[in-house]
Amino acid sequence: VTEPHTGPTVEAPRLEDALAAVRARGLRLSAARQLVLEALYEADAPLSADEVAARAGGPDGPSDSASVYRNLEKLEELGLVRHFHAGHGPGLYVRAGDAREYLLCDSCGTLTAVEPSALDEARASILRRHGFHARFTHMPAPGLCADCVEDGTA
Amino acid sequence: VTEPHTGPTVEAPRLEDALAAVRARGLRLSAARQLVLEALYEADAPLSADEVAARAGGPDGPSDSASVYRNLEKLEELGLVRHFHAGHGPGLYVRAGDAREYLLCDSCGTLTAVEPSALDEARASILRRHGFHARFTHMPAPGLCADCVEDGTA
DNA sequence: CTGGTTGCAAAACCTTTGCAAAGTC
DNA sequence: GACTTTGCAAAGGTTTTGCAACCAG
Repeated sequence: VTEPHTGPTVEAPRLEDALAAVRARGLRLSAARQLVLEALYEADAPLSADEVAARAGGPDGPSDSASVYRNLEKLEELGLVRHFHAGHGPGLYVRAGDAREYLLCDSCGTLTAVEPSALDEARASILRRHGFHARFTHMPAPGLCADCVEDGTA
Repeated sequence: VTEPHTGPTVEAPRLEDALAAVRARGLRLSAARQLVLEALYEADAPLSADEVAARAGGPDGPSDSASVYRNLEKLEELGLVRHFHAGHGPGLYVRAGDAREYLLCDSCGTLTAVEPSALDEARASILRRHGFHARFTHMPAPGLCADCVEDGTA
């Protein structure tokens, strides 16, 4: 099994909404937890747990990675965060509000975010032929980007 | 980067062809190496390194995993073996001659092999819209299988 | 013989868990 | 004050690496 214990996504377009959602569930809003959320809301790309730890490690002292993992897990349960896997590397985390799906180049490692609708046609084709509901949210669509194909890099 | 140091695939429909290919490259055909190849040629599904080690561990004594990994790597360089990643778990290895691509259910973990042509339509759609050449050989197409969708398991 | 290969042990990498101290409500 | 959360340390699973002994050609 590949899927984590995830609840439904919570609407939280802005950081404050997310903070409110944490409180609403009766959870404590610790500095460490808030910093993790901030890191993800400020990031413009998916972040590994290590990267989150680096950014969350602020004046209040750097959060250690165990706490970061625990927070990411809890926030994922709350539906504020989600993660996915890109090959060998560490898991990557984004705020749940970002519903984009990903294309991962096997050759250069570039991760490209695309709107879900942009893959609907491919999804429909796979569904028709295999009854399989493809989604590239918890794992990217792998392949080769245009650049690597041109370069003959791969 | 997600892709390993891989050469072009070598034609080796049968085990003996693979053994010959190893010799042809001037590499030594040790018992351990031959057993790794046998395991993959006899397997009817992708095998983790551990599973290969288990099956390769025969009368000549069980190969230790370090050697198995080194052999898998070398055989992959030769184009006789390839591997892919399915979420959290360990890497999975198959003989390179098996060109099938995979669908991985995020919910129940079922891995389904399909003929490459069966995904050509989806591939074409993604290529058209993003110039991205999707292939599900080094990483499966993730999603939900029909059963899990019906059951509402996910 | 010569150098590719093995086995063992140790390390690396990412992630999880135990536990007492500290923080939040 | 009750209960969550933290930080540190240690452990877990997969894969890699160092190195002396070994084996194939």
